[in-house]
Amino acid sequence: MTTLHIVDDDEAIRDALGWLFQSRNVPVVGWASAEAFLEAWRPDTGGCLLLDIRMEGMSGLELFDRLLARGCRMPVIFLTGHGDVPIAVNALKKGARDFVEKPFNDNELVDRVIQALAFDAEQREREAGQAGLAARLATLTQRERQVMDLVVAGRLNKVIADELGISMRTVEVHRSHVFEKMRVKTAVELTRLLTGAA
Amino acid sequence: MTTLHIVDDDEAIRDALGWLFQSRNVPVVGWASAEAFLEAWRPDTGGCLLLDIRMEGMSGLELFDRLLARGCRMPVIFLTGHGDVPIAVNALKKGARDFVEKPFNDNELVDRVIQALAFDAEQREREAGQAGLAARLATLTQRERQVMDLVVAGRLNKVIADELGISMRTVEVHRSHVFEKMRVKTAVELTRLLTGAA
DNA sequence: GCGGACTCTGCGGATATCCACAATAGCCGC
DNA sequence: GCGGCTATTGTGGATATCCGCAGAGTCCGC
Repeated sequence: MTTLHIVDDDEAIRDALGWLFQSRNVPVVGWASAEAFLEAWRPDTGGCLLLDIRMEGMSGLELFDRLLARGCRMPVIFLTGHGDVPIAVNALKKGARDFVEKPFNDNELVDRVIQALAFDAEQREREAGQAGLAARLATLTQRERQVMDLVVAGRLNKVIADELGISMRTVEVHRSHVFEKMRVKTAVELTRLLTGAA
Repeated sequence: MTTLHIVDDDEAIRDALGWLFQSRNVPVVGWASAEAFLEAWRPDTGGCLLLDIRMEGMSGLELFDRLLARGCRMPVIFLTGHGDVPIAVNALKKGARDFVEKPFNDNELVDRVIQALAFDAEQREREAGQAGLAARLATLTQRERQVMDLVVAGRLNKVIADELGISMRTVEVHRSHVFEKMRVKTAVELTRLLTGAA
């Protein structure tokens, strides 16, 4: 889960980086090509990506683009020997976490990777919560959904009844179903849940 | 307000950029040094900053750092003739909006500046709303504040009364004062206001 | 000292919300 | 057709919230 994925077509570099990180107790998996990693990647793949730019076949940048297109949000640190400002600027603006030129400082790189791994772990935790929320939302019927939206908008039951053209009693029923399905007790809790408050 | 500030010690470049942007109806102010802009800058200075890296005296990077330290959140686009990856990476990671190497494409630069100006305008609008909110929050007494926090946390009046060791009636009084001062009618609206929901 | 805040409390009533019990009706799948 | 899900509504009562009226104590500045 909290693994560092190293994608580099140079076996010597993979090995060297592998040793470096394993010596710091960072779990590492090496990939000999962008294609190999892309194929193995799954939406639930966690950790952090250390990506060489220049490789045989698919470049690191293209891999990054494809991963983004697939919804990957793993932190990516680019590693490159031939610095190029526009490329670096572009990668960072697309959301890469870092862009490091070789030769690099071992300790610095390890620190950044560890920070990235921690960031990813936190992010995944947040998303797990969101997923549970989405699952609960999915159990709502359309009507319940409508009522919920109005409740969260701060409307009173009578107003909701009016806007939906149904009786207050019916609104109450839907409302209580929403509370039950969303596992909250008050409208405020529901609002916090949906607006993602602390 | 929605002005482009160009900081460059080369008068020829300032003039050229000035012409370019004025021809696109972008209001421009030129500054001959980082020091000059830093002195003129105020927290309510709006717009966008086009910043040369290498200058006599204070460099663009140092100006950026000082502005950040003073809480400036204006979008900053760096302009540089001598690309250097670590510098670019660093600037972007600190929050610079862009990092452009000379020679640049006129149209592209204008587009980016216009986007940055729009972003700044939106950001300022949001912050203006936040300021109004902060002003209203400031009118609350400590007790009202405590009650509000618990209301927004989803607690019922009776629970709040219990936690604060006061009667329910008193909680009701504070609660209604909070609603009045914050200009809302329901706990849900208050929650949305404080958690910054749509 | 007196007026003005902030805090605290009680009473009673108008509203609003929560909920169990009960019932009708359409739609869908087995 | 029967059972299950959804949507609808009603009655009636328990809780909770909203609010006006009334009073009381503290602290602070003029």
